[in-house]
Amino acid sequence: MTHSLDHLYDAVQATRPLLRNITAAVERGSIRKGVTVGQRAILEGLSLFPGASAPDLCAKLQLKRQYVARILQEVRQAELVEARANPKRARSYCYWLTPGGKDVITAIRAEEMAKLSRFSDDFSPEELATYHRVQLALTQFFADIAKEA
Amino acid sequence: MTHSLDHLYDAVQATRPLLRNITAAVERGSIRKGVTVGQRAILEGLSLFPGASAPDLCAKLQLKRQYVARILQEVRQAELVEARANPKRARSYCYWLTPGGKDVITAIRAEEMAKLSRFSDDFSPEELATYHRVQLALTQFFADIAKEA
DNA sequence: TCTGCTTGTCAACTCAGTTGACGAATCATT
DNA sequence: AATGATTCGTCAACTGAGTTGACAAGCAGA
Repeated sequence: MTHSLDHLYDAVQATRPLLRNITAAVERGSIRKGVTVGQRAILEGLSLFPGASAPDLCAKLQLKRQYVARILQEVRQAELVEARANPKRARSYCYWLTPGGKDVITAIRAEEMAKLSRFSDDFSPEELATYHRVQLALTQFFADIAKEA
Repeated sequence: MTHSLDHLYDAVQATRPLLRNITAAVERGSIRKGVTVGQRAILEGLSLFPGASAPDLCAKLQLKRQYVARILQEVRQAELVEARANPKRARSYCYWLTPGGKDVITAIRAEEMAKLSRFSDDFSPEELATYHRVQLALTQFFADIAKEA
């Protein structure tokens, strides 16, 4: 019996090609409306945590502060996000989606949901829930491993 | 009720951070013995399909031929892979792992398996099988979407 | 006040993967 | 056999995600 470990190994191995395909599909579908992957992550983050600071976003998105800062510059310039002064700290900011930013992230989500719903029909809610659970657990697991070493 | 579509969306969203964590974990663990991600994919491919040609590998790994060619140069130079003339086509080659190459990919797999087995204990074989199934189906799904558009 | 952590900013860099171009070889036609 | 399209190998430039280093300014605790 091989097996479950082999299944897991195989599935993990598939992560990189999967991401490549997701990215390609997303770009082809013109889903991203002039929005890069990083920008999209920030928009999603700010829609979940309105008024977050840059360090907040770093923590949520698990990205380096310098990278987050750079993207924040971009989305501010594109007027998808606006910065307000952070009352708790001088020279620091809180970030909010502009109405335009909200529109963009909403549209992106809607298009993607539509595509995914075509897929989800082929699986039971239990299967999808399991997939979700394992995926998040794996993410956590590898995050911990990376730190410990 | 949270719908299974939300679970799926969330899980798919997690793919990119997951891959970042996997990559970081793999690198930290010194798993890769001087082997890049691309090289590792080629080694794995050749261990599964010994004697494959460059175009074969492109198809299996879903990567562009120029990229595959570049990596093949690298692993040949590192003497992890050797090229033999392709009987079916002049100026073309079939590729085989050298004993050294086999050692490397075997060691990599073993180390990774060991790490993953720590994770897999927390899940039932059924859960892992489901994860595997959905992961592969998603990969296929997005590959198709990318082509169709 | 000194010390150490946090934040914003500028810059250089790595790494995966793609794209373009070109010549030689192969294959399919006629 | 001649021709035209496709395949393969190779060189090269490029994009995009994400990291790393460095520095100056603010903050918090001793």
